[in-house]
Amino acid sequence: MKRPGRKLTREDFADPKPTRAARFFLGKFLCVQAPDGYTEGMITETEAYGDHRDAACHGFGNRRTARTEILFAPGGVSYVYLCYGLHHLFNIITGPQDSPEAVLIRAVQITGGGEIVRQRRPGVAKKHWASGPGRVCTALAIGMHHYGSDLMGETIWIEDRGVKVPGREVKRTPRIGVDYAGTWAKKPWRFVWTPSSA
DNA sequence: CTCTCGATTAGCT
DNA sequence: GCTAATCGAGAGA
Repeated sequence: MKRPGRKLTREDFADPKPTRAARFFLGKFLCVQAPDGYTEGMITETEAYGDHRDAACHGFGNRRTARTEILFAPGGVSYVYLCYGLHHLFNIITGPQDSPEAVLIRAVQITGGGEIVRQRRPGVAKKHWASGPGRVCTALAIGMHHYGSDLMGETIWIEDRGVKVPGREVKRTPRIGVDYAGTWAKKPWRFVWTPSSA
């Protein structure tokens, strides 16, 4: 029997340690209600960013600008930005106010709204529908209009459906594409979950 | 104002 | 494996 799932609340986003938060979101469900329909996916890959000491984090050195300001909000809102002028990347803001922590969602497994995702990713194999941070946003129709969105609302939210993610199925690696961050680039802050029974 | 470059992807060799 | 695509944030003058 399929339970409806528990929508995450404030305290689920409050963890001050971004690596623990990134691990926590594996197996949770990212749900998006868009104009062309509802789609959702189970989170399978994440990366941790923050706090202000992390040279790879946009909030490094407590840099506060129009773009990075949302990083300093209390956990539970969305941070979306345009990368390489082409791709949107979606982050979950975590941790306390005035400290920049975020979890980048790098991949999800589409679990609902498959027909709509198929239209959004024409000609793409299901396997690659949302395997990559830019692809996740395309598949779930996440865009700049989600910048700062409340992740506990009715448009975009996270659910816990009781999925267990065994530690043995989670691999940790350095983060992707952050070589500019020196020693911080080497930290194993990327979490990849490969379900044994996919 | 100008310049650089990025938390990537898709398509081609 | 290589790289074009594509544009705004951020930094410096």
